[in-house]
Amino acid sequence: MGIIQAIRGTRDLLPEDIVYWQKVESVTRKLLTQAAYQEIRTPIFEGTDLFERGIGENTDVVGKEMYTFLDRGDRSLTLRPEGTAGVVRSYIEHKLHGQGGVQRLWYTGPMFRYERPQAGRQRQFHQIGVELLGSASARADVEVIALANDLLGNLGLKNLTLSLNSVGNGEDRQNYREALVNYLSPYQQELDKDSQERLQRNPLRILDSKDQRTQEIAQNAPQIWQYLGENSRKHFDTVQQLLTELGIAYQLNHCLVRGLDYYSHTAFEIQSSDLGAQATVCGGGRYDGLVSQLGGPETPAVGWAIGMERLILLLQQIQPKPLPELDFYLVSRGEKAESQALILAHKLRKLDFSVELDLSGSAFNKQFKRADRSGAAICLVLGDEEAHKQTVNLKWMGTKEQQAIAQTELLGMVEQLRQQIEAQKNPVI
RNA sequence: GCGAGCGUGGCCAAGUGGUUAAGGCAGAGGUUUGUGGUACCUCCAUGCGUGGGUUCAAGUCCCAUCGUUCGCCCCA
Repeated sequence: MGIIQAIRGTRDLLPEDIVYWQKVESVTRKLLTQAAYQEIRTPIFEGTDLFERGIGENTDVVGKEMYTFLDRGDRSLTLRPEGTAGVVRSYIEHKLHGQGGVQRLWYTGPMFRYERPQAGRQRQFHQIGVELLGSASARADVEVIALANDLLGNLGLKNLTLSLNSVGNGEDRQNYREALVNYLSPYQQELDKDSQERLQRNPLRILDSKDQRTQEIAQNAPQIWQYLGENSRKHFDTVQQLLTELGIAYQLNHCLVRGLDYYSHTAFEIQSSDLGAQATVCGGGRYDGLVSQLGGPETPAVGWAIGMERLILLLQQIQPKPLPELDFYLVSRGEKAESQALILAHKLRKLDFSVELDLSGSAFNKQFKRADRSGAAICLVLGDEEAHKQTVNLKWMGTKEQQAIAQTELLGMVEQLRQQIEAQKNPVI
């Protein structure tokens, strides 16, 4: 088409969509505030090296999915592909670690990855994320997992599965990596093409290949749990034990490997069976090395990110679109009546009512039709007659009862009307 | 980056090479200068994503391009 349109992989959130976003945002804000998390907002672009160093140069995200460009000062900048790196940069830069103890932070906002759009995947997408910095305790891992679980639960989502794994510390992973390569090498020719390439660069990723033959081979591969050191083992056990005590169901999955290099110990994902191929709603884990790697003090940390678009796809499946709530719909016809209606609408809004004014000037029956569709509790009618007598016709849309009252009187019976409207919204059974 | 499907008015759609492109919803006007979830009438695409091509003839076939959908890869 000749018209200008939104860039591929980006989307406008229209009024009919936005009710879901506002719902998610308000539930999130409430839950995380209750858990003593504070919101943080960082820029949506950063220096490219932050992501290269933070996420890892060998990851797909950095290797082929970043929106990177030179600004007018020849600096290489990148639209953030995820939230953690920026939060950690900010944490270090503003010395939030200096404030002692742990920092509990959350964020929400757009992220950017250059990928082929697909169900549940866009080039600009939005995440809600949580970062708990400064605690190495397994309780921190579990606190954070429980929050994700509660957030999804509070929104009424069903059919979710929490998968859990430990990828150990750097040393554990190094030992395991060698063992895995030793095991896989004899099968090299049988692996799928992608996995063959990964054998040297990133062998752990081979474990969650979707290729059937590769999966069969991976079935009998050594498991990372056998290579966890004592501390790693203990941490992992404690996480499981605490999850059980909290009554949070999980599935152990030794093949769960996350795509960003900074994860250590706990890695987890929450998936939904009600999405397409992109089924992961929430992903996260522990990243004890990241803060120091980016130039801060040794700081253990855990966090997760939830994909808003995927969350909302699920929410739309279970929640019918909420109707906008409206107290008054004003119908008017004739010059004098129309201006009186405008003034009346203004006054009612000042009294804290929600009011829609019909501006069409069309026939009364058309205006009533719109009043009906607006979902308003009350329709106020002003024609020549009312305008003349300074009255207004008050009609309850539910019962069709109506009465003529003086405009001044209407404004005086505010409390009574408010109660009646409330009673209608929540009928006593 | 790779593979497959799809693209008709604001929305949903029929149409499978032959004359003026069904229908529904929404919208506008009217029957009814003033009373709504009902009825009836009228109006609402010189054009079928865009650009080429084949043909006497193209929304219908071919090519390209853009967008979209579903996968792969990867992730939220």
